[in-house]
Amino acid sequence: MYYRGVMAGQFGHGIMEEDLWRKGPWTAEEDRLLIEYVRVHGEGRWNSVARLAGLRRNGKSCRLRWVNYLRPDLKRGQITPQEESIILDLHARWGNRWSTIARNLPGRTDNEIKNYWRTHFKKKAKNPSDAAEKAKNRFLRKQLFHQQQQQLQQVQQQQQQQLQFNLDMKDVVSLFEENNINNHRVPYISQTRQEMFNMCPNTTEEQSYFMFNGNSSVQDSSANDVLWDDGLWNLDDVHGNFSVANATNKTGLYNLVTPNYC
DNA sequence: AATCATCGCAACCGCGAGCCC
DNA sequence: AGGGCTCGCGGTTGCGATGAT
Repeated sequence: MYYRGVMAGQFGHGIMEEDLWRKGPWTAEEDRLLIEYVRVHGEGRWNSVARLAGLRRNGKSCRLRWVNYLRPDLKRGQITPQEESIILDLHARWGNRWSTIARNLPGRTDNEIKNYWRTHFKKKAKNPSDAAEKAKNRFLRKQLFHQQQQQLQQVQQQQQQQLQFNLDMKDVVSLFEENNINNHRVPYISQTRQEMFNMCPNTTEEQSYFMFNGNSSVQDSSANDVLWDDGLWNLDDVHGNFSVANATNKTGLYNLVTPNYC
C-alpha cells in the first residue's frame, strides 16, 4: 500500500521530488531495519530513518511503530486489574491525556491505553446497562483464560521439579535404607522431622514428614471447599481476583495442583 | 454454514508546541 | 520575528478476528 507524498527538504533543497511512501501494516523486514537503525543511532531524528535505514516509511510512521510496538521495554499482554484501576483513576483525574496516563503505567503506551479505554469504558456512558456489562464480562473471560494458561504452566513446571526432586529423594531413601540395614549413619540421613520440612519448602511440616515416610494421602481440603462453594466463578468480581487452575472440577484441580506434596 | 454485527488494535491524520536558523 | 522542520499528542479509520443470529 503506497501513497504519493511530497518529500520536503529531504536532501536540503526544499521540495525535491515526489516519492512513494509505504503505508499499512509493517513487515518483519521493515521492523528489523527499524530496530537495527535505533540500535545504532538511538531514538529521535525520525525523518532521517527512511534515508539511513532504507525504509520507505515516513518519520512519523517509524516513530509510531517504534513507540507503540518495537520498543524493548513494552509490556505485552492484557491490562491487569491493577492497571485498569490506575487508568480509571487517572482518567477521572486528567481526562483524555493518554500520554500522561501512560507515563504512570510502565511498559504501556498511550495508544494502548486509549484503545483500552475506548473499548472498555467509553460505551458505558452511552449504554451503561448493556454494552459495558458485555465488555466487562468479555474482559473477565479473557483474563480468566490467560490466568488459567499461566497457572497451567506453573503447575507443569512444578510437576517437573517434583519429578526431579522425587528422583533425587529416591537416592537418599535408598541410601538411608542401606545405612539402616548396615547399622551405619551418614550425617545427611539423620533427618529429624524439622529437617525434612526444611528440605521441602512448599509443604507444611506435616506433609513433608508424611512424604518422607511414604504417606501422602492426607489432604486438608476444607480451605479449598470454601473456595469452590463460595462461587469461584462469580464474574461480578470486576477485579477478577481468581485463583483457579485449569481443572473442570475439584478433583481435577487437586490432580493438577497437588500431584504430590512439595 | 452463512451472514451480519461488533470488537480490538495497529496505523494514519491533523494539529499544535518547541526548536533552530 | 517568522518560517520551516521535527516531534508528540489525541482523535479517527481500516481491517482481521470473533461472536451472535
